[in-house]
Amino acid sequence: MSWEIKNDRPVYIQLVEELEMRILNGTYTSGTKLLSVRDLAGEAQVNPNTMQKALGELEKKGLISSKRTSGNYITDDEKLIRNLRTELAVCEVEAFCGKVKKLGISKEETIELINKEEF
Amino acid sequence: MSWEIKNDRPVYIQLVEELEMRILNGTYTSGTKLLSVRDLAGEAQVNPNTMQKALGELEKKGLISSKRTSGNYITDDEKLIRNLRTELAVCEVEAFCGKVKKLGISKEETIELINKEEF
DNA sequence: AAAACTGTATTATTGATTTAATACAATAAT
DNA sequence: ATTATTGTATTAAATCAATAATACAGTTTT
Repeated sequence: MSWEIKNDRPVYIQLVEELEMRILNGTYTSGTKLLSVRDLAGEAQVNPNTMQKALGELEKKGLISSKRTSGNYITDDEKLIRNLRTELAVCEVEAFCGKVKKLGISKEETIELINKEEF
Repeated sequence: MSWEIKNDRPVYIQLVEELEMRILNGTYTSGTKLLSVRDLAGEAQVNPNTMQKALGELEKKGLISSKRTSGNYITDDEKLIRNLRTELAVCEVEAFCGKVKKLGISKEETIELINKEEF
């Protein structure tokens, strides 16, 4: 599982995005235990403090909960996960449509371009 | 003409994006003279240096050229403008599709969501 | 000729981010 | 019991990006 952290934006933000994505798309299973902060940091090749900061953000969103001396666990609230997934998708769609619209590209042309992409 | 600069990302990057957008979508006419650095900075309510930095980026891309004591001019190379517009559109489409695909959303559902948007 | 306006260069400051080195307290594992 | 492993907190340092203030040298404009 690759992390591909670039340095064009804050590292901890990219970690939040990647972790959130993995939870929302099911790569990390609902209810299960995450790797330890230190191990995750090792995987992503970042400082443990940076990973800890990212995990703190996810806890704020309710996507993980930490048990003091046991580890971090993915939420078992699958409804929450589905809702956030949909919410994020809609958000992406709106941002994308706003951009292409501003570029002066029609809806038809946009859909045509998307149809050329492989999913 | 509003600028809507937020502080979630570097200001000069947002200026580059907005200026580029205005050139590519024809808001700023090919071949014409831009407002001065200071006037543009006043409009966008940013520091002149920040606007200058953004204009420097646009010059690197060939979208504007500066005449030392006269002003900045939009390129008259309309072909370049068209090409960059298409390039940017394709780039946005790829980035967008990459994200929704990673979220586990099908092409059909994606198009459905887009159809709900108003263009 | 003088004043105003160009883009540009220089320098300093501010602020956010990342990394680093530790430390601690609670639990799990041996 | 002892050891190792959790998440978490603290503090400091280093780095880098963004902004700001100012000055300069050349045109235009008046």
